[in-house]
Amino acid sequence: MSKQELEVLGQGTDGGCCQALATAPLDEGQATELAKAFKALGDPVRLRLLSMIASREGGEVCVCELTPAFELSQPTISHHLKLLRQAGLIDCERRGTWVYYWALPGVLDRLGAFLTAPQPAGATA
Amino acid sequence: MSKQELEVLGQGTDGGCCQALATAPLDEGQATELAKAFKALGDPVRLRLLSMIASREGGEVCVCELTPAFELSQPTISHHLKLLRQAGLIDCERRGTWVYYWALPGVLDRLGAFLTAPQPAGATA
DNA sequence: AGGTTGCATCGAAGAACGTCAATACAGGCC
DNA sequence: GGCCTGTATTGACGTTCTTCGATGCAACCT
Repeated sequence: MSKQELEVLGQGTDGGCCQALATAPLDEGQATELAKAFKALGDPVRLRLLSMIASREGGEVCVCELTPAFELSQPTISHHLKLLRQAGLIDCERRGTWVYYWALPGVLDRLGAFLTAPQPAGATA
Repeated sequence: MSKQELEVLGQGTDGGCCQALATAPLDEGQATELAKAFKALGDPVRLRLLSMIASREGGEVCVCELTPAFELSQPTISHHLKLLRQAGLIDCERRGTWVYYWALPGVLDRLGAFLTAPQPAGATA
């Protein structure tokens, strides 16, 4: 039930995926990969799901706690969780009857660093 | 030609828009506003446009330099620039025949900080 | 004024997305 | 086994997004 993430942001060996946004123009491939990740964050339901999972003390949340927090059908929540998982933002495991999700901070940290990087000289405000 | 941004992330008085993603569950309103911003970043063309603008030394880029960098029609590029502007990520000004765009780092910085914030105790990797 | 260039807007077509009801699958319990 | 509960998948429908050609507007140039 794991291993569905797309290989985003060169998670491999080098520390950072690519140049920061404001450092150099992105090439098409980098932009496509990054856009997939940001698109996963571009929905309010997924953002709330992710924050519910990532802010959880124990690090894990049962789906049975997530679903009733929304006024949406159970398949819809399941669908959004799947997209978050495919974006490499969360992972899950089945334990008996229930499925537990947890956050994978790696991609999130890379995206954050990508956004907050240094501007060049003359960037106005 | 300005003043079309949506008021995202409480750009007003307090330093940070809201809790970090991994600090506490987002409420519906926060999630909706943040999702709009991330959605603006969720397209490879817009990401490339933004990086081309934000990484520019002088801080400004003429549209006439942006459009030929893509294999897309001129109206399509104009449309994406409009969306970036509505998201509060860039602004523009007409000077004579040409229109110049520049980056507004504020929203970008807030989004980055929102993503890279501290995890709670037991968050696994 | 008339023509030309640069950019924005309009309207339409196709693809992608979010949502649901129905169904399938997995595991526990009797 | 048979039933029940929790979660994922399927298939469909309406909406939103990306893209384009056509057109409109603004500014320069003779």
